[in-house]
Amino acid sequence: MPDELASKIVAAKSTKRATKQLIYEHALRLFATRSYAKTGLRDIAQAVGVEVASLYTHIDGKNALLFDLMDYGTRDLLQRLTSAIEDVGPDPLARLYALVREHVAVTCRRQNQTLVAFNEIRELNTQQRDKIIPLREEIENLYIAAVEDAIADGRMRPVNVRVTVYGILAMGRGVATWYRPDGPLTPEQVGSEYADQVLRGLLTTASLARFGDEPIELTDLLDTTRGEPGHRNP
Amino acid sequence: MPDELASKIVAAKSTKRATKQLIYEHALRLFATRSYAKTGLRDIAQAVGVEVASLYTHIDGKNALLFDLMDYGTRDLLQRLTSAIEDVGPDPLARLYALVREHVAVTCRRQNQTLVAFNEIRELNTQQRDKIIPLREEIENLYIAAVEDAIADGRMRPVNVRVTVYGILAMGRGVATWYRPDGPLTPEQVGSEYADQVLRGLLTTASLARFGDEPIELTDLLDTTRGEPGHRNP
DNA sequence: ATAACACTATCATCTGTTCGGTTGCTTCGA
DNA sequence: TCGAAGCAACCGAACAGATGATAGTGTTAT
Repeated sequence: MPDELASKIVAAKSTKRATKQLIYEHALRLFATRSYAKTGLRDIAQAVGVEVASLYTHIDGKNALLFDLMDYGTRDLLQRLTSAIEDVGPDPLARLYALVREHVAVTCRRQNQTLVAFNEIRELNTQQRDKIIPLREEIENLYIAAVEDAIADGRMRPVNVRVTVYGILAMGRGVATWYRPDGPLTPEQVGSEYADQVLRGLLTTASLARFGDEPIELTDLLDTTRGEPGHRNP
Repeated sequence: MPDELASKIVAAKSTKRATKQLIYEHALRLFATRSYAKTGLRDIAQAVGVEVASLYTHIDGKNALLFDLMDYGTRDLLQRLTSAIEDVGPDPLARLYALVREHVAVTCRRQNQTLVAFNEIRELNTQQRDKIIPLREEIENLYIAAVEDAIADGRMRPVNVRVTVYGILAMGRGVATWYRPDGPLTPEQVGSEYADQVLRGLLTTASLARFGDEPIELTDLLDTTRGEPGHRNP
């Protein structure tokens, strides 16, 4: 039976890395769907196809596993958002739009990551939390900076920045609870819809005028030389 | 010692009701702060000042306790929102404004209620969930109806209604995670701020024009005879 | 041979829940 | 008015089940 042999060799060759990977993947999925508390190490072991004790070859315990997932997820999001605003340049409106769109899109694509990262914070101990919170604050600050700059240059109304940003973040986060990848909407469509509404909610009427009632798109904001509405079809 | 006697009588007379009340109050607080899973019946018993076994005189078990809290919280919110839209009449814009403001304000005032109702859903079994979900859908439908009506009469842009409403709901829900009653903002202020931004995000530019850059207030929407901005001080 | 991996068996601990018994207030008949 | 019965609240003790974690022992690949 060469097949069996082959699979054994393959399984053996990639055992370590593959198993560790599998543990993280299944743990993330189970934590996201059933919650951390209701997911036992036995559930994870069974999903991976291994005995409970074997998990400890790859992880330092259930709690450390959760922390790793949350740490990775938060860093991943932060990095994606950072590079998103770098791509669109310094304009605060474009930055805010890009932030919201990318944030929502990532939330759609990495649903479980988002769900775990934001639902299971209370399961971490103080030291673990102290490592995650600064990352979250960095994300917050990206939004705060964008909104503050846009207010400073007069294109956004002088809203309460923190309250506003918390609202935006909660909205983005909430996407993870209802988005279905097999549904009619792509991550980018959802992201653009929210970005459009967020900007409209904050812009001054004067700055809003040029956009009309058609959805604001990122290209409208990148075109800094001239802002003229209403020629969206080729 | 008449005081002692009096307090004994009072304590005895109100024992049952008071203890049950205390159980619900402390359970709600603990579930909200530490989560349902990490809160043991022993924690609740200790907080109430009673032994664990005594809890079962008043409740049918930990799970039933959670369900009661969630059921009450969700019904309470639904009822408040329903009467809020009744107060402002049939206009969909006024209704949406009132919904958001009241929803956020209630979320601030009943923080723990909101946190438990939306964080611990996964701890319910299927039959319990099936009793809560219709209540949530009723709440959703209040928003959906308001947005759809406003779109139908041309005052709101034709957005994706469900996506929009889910965003609003998530935003409102998120308030429970950061609002501090001892902070500088009243529940109504936060509610008004969000309601203002939500409406601006959805209105057509034509409908938005009359409001200018000053925050939209509910009175602006109730005054149906004439809409004139900018006379807000007496 | 060695190191990495996985298994069996077992542990202490914590969980929600139950049972039997005690207390003390209330009710009611004599 | 008095005392016995009834009752609801409470408690100590214990239990069965599940949990995360460990020790020791193969087993495999390099």
